[in-house]
Amino acid sequence: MRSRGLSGVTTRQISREVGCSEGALYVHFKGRLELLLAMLEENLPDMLGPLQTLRESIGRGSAQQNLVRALGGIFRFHQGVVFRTAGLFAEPELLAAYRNSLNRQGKGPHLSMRVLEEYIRSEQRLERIASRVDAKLAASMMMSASFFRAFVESFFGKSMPPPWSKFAKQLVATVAPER
Amino acid sequence: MRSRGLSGVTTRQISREVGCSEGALYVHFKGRLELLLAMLEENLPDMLGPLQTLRESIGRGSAQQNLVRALGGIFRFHQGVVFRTAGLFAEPELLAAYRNSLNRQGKGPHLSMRVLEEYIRSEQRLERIASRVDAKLAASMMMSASFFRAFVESFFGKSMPPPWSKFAKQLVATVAPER
Amino acid sequence: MRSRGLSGVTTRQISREVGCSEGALYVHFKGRLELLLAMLEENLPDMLGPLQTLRESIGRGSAQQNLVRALGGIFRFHQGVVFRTAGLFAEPELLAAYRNSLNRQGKGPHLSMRVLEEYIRSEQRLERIASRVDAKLAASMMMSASFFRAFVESFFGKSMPPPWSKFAKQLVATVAPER
Amino acid sequence: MRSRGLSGVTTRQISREVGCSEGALYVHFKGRLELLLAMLEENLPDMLGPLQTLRESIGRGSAQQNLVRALGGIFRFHQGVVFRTAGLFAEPELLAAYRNSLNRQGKGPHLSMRVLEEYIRSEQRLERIASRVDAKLAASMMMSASFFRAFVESFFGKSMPPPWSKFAKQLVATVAPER
DNA sequence: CATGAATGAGCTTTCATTCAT
DNA sequence: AATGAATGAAAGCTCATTCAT
Repeated sequence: MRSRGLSGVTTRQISREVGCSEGALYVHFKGRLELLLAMLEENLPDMLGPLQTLRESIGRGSAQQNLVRALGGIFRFHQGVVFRTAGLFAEPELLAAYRNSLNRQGKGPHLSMRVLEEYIRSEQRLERIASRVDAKLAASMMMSASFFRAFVESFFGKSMPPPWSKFAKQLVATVAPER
Repeated sequence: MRSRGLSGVTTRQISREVGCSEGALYVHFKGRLELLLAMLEENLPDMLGPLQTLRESIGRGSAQQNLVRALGGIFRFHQGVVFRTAGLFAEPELLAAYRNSLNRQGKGPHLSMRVLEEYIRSEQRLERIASRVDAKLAASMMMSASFFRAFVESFFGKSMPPPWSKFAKQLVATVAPER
Repeated sequence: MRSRGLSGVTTRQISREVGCSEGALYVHFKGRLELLLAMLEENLPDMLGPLQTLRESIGRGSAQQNLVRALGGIFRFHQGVVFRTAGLFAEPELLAAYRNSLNRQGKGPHLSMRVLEEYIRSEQRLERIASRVDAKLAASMMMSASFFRAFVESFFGKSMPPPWSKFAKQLVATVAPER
Repeated sequence: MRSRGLSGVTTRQISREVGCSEGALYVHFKGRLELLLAMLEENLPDMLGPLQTLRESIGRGSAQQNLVRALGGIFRFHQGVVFRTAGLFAEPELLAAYRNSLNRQGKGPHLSMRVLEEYIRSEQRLERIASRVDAKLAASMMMSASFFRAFVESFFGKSMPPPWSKFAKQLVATVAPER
């Protein structure tokens, strides 16, 4: 998908890459749609890892550094997710099927956002993040900023200034300052 | 594109919808790629309108309300742009061609972000927006939040809570507060 | 090819005539070019038969009659070869591909000419063909005369005077006389 | 025709090369067939020149040299004629039309052959060419040899050994020797 | 479970030709 | 006389899918 685009992901290509016959695909999947759906659901890059780490670091180290680190994981996830999801707009049926699948599993960006939000709230309780901050909004902004960057960079094929590390720090400093 | 997806935008479909023969398309365009490129370049929904209005409202009314109003325009633009751009990831050649076209015209998200940034800076000079705010970052966050919302809503086919009007106000209040 | 000409040999026509779908052709051949190449290489009418017979008749019967008989086979071959090769000038890419294929196999008119030449030389050693004759040139003239006749007759759709049997005898009597 | 082959000679190509619109072609010609027919009839490279020269050189210089010189002209003509005629086998309708046109005009290889034949007969009367030679056959062999060479060289894209000048002399020395 | 030949619909594109201007 | 937009048919080719083996 990354090199040829979703339209280039034909049953022929898949069978060639996998090293089996085209017919064999239909032994395991009802058709291209089901096959792609399986591909999309498998190999989801791990967003949970960084979030779990974040959850466990409540009260430890610097809250801001913890958020920056988590944001790094989220960004890497978003970089992968752009390729996986954006192309789906080219095939509405597949998009609808994947959407249903996500809905059925209750997956979506709100999960990660809730983790971020709860972390911020926890640190606010420990007075390590300014209490005036709206935790929900802060979480949303972190997700948004990361995704937007990932999308634009994938789209234009080059990275946006300022460099990510600087950007992430500024972002956290703004949306979740120390006090 | 919106109903059938980019993959459904075939020369046959276009000719059928336009009401001409397939051959006629090739009188005016070199091929499918050039035709789609022209489609993408034409009808760019107006982001400039809201931004121009914003530019002209420096010092007038409430700075926050001005930003919320501008954000509305940007969001509507983003809703359109998601359909126009996301599907391109399915066809790398078309994506590359469109990217080149945008680069050649110097277009990109940085333009709008700069307008937002300059507006914020201007209002900061007038002491209508808190001076501690990093104008560039604030602009970036507004764009990001709008685009992310547009993308997620298009992807899941339903709007995210909280409702846009509330969300926009909160966002502006956070990234560009009065003082 | 004979009835519709090379330009009429489309993948559709082939599939219709063969009685299979168009797609089926592409299971076995990479494309029209490869398919036509295979058609050209297969079914090469047998020039080797008559030449082998000639080789084996050294010293037997009348040398002139042997040559006339061989010429008959060569002429029949040339009648087929004109249809197979002349049309290729209409499609340079196919011509080039076929030419490469022939070169790779070392095929060409020189092979047959060499067989003729060696036969003549052998008979000269047996003093059954006049020794003053240049064997190479004689062979070349027999081939040329046969091909020219085949081409002109195919082109004009009618046979040239004098009738072949008479012409062949005259030809042999001139280029490879008894003494 | 020489570079793209007859199949590449489309109405579009012609109009582009001529510098007029496609429609303009149909003002002057009924269709592609008539247009190509006109192209084929015009620009016939001059075989008449060398033959006229030959006719006028009866009894002058060396008969053999005269024939070699004429053969040079014929060969050049044949080199052009191969490209013009061979490709026609790809389009039987066009071939038929051209054949009819030639028949109506009484054109064909027999004309040139008759000129050669008469020259040889004349020189035989002057005892400058051996009287045992069959003039008709000699003429036929000269034409055949030239055409075959032109065809094979065009087909394989490289010249045959021996070099033309040597070949022509040998040929004439064999079919029309001095005595 | 796996193959690979086969299919028919559909793809992008080019063709010769027409015709209002 | 000339244009160039328009056309319908047909070109070569690829697609997802089926099915006998």
